[in-house]
Amino acid sequence: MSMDFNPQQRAAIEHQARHLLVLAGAGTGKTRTIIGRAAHLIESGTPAERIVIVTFTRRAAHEIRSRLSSTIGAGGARVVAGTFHYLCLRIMRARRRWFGYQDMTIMDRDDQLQLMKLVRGECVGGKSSTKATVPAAAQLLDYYSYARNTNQPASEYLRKFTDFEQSSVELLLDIFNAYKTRKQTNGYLDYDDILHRFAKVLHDDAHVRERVATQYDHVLVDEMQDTNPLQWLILESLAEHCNLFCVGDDAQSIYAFRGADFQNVHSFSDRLPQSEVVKLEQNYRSTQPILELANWVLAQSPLNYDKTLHSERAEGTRPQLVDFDTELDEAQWIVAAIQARKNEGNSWSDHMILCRTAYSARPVEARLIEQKVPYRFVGGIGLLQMAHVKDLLAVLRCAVNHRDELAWMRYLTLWPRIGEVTAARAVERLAREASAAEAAETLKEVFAQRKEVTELPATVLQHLTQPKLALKAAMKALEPVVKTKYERWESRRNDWQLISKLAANHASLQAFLETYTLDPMSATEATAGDNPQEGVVTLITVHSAKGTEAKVCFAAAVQPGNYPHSRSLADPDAIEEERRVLYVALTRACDELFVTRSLSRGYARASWNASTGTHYFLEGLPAGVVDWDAPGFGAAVHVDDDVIG
DNA sequence: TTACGTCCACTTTTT
DNA sequence: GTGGACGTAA
Repeated sequence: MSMDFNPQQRAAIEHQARHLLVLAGAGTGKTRTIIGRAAHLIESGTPAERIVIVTFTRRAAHEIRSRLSSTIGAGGARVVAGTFHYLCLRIMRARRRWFGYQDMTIMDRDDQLQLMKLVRGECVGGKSSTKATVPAAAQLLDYYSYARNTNQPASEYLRKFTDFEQSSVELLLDIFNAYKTRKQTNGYLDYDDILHRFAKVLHDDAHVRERVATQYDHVLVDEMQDTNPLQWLILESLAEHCNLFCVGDDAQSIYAFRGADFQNVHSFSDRLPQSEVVKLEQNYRSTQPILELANWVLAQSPLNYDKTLHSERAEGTRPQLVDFDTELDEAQWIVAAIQARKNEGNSWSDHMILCRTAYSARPVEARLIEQKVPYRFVGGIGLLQMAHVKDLLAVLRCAVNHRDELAWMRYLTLWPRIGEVTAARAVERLAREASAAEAAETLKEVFAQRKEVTELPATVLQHLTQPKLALKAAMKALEPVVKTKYERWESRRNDWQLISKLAANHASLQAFLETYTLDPMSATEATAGDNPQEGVVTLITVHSAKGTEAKVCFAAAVQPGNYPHSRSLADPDAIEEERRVLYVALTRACDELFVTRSLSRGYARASWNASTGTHYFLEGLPAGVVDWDAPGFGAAVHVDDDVIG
C-alpha cells in the first residue's frame, strides 16, 4: 500500500480487536482511513466481497466506491459499499425467502406526503374545525418517521415529546395506522420500512441473523454519529458474527432530526465489550486560519465538544467575511470570484458553494446559469421529483405495480375530462385485479370510449424489460397531453430525454425506478458527466456536503434565519444541531474560505434584529478571526455597521 | 364532475 | 415564483 498514514491512522487501520470505534474530527482523514482499512484487510487475506462499507448519504457512498477502485483496483470494486437503505434492500432482494420480501414500489418523500394527505383527509373527515387542529401531512410524516427511526411506538413518542391532548393523540395514531394499511394495500415500501423490515427480521430470527452476518467478516461504518437507533439495531445484529469498524465525530452530528442518536458513539464501548477506541486528531484538510474560525464557532456552544482542531498546515490566508445588500449581489460576487479564479488557471471543480437550504441556493444557481458556469447541484429537488418527469414515470409505475394508487391517479387525471372523482373510481377497480395485465384489461372496460387513455399502459406492459421502448412509447403518447400543462415546455422535454437515456441503462423498469428512488439524482448531476475534462463547480447543501471537501469554499447566506435556521429557534437541541451544521460547512474548505451573507430578505433582517446575539452564530465574532473586507470584485456593497456585531 | 378563477401562505436538513 | 385550498360556472 503506497498511502502514508500517521500513527493513529495506522493503529486504526491495522487494529486486531473485535470492534473498533474511531473518533475522528473534521478533516482528519476519515475516508482515507476507511479506504486504508479495507485495503489492509484485503491484503491480509480477507476476500473483498466479505467487506461491507456503510455510509450515510448516497454521495458518500459514491465517493467511497470511486476511491476504492482507484486506490485498490479491481479488488476494491468488489467491496460492498452503500447507504443503509441500499444495503438492506440489496440483501432482502437477494434473499427474498429469508425476509418474506417481494418486489414493492419504493415511495419517495412526495409519495409519502401524498398518501399521508389522503389518509389524513379521510380520517379527519369534513369537519373543518378539527381539521385545522390536526398537523399538516408533512408534520405527521415527520412524527411518524421519527418514532420509527428511534424505534419507539408512535404513541409513546407523541406522549413524551409533544403536548397533544389524549384525544388528539388517538386521532393521530388512527391516521398513522391508516397510512400503514394503505401502504400495504398499495404495495408500497417507504424509506423507514426498508430499515425496519430488515432490522426486525434480523432481530427476531436468529437463524436469518446468522446467515446474513456470516456472509461478511468486516462491517465498516462511516458517520457513525448520524446513525439512529433503528440502524444501531442492524449493526448490533451484525456484530454477533462480524467485526465492526465505526468512524464518527459528535461535533458533526447533524441528523438528529432524523433520529440520529450519538449515544451510538458515546456508548459504543459499553455496548460492545470486545471493543477499542482510537482517536484521530491531526487535521490535514484545512489551514490553521480556517480551523480557528470553525473552532471559535464550536467554542461558543454551551455543550462541551472537547474538540479543538489543529492543522498540520499552519500557513494560509484568513477566511473572508463579506456582506451584501441583497442576495443577488451576493450571488453575483460569488460567481464572479469563481470565474476570476478559473481565469487564473484554477479548475471549476476546485470550488464548492455551501448552502443551508436548497432554497437559499436559488439565487446562486440562477447566476451560475446566467454566466454559463458549469455546475452541479447536490441536494434539493431530484430529477425524478420534477412534476413533468413524474407525469412521465406514473404510467411506468402502474405497469410495474398495478396497485400503485398514486401513480394511477397521476396518470389518469392527466387526460382531459378525467378528474379526481372519475379517476378514483377507476383506480379502486384496477387495484383489486390480480395482475397488471388484468388491470390493463379492466382499464379498457372502464374507459371503453377513450382508446388514447387505455392503450399506453398496455403498451408499457409489453416492455417491462425494455425501459428504452417503454419510455419511447410513453413520451410519444403523453407529450401532446402534457405539453399544454406547463410553460416553457421545450426545456422540460430535455428532462424527458435525459430520463430516457438513464432508463436505457437498466435491465427493467422496476430496476430503473428503484435505483432512482433510492438514489435521487439532480438534473445537473445527471448531465455533469457530459464534460468531465472541464470539471464543474459544486453547489451543495451542507447536509449533502458532509465527508467532502474543496480547495476553495464559499459558505453562502450565512445570516440570521439560516444559521441557525429560523424554524429551529424554539428548540435548544435543534439550535445546537444548527451550530454543528455551520461547523460542518466551514470545515469543508482546504485552502480558502469565504463566508458571505446578505440582508435582502425580510425575515433575515427581522430575525437579525430580533435575535440580538443569542441566536446568530457569527454574533460577537472577535476581530482577527476573519478578514472582514469589502469585496474586491466590483459588486456594490454596503456594510451596515449599525446592525452587525 | 370538471375546469378554472382567486386568494392564501410558505418556503430545513435526507434516505 | 409556486402550489394548495376554496368557490363557481359550464
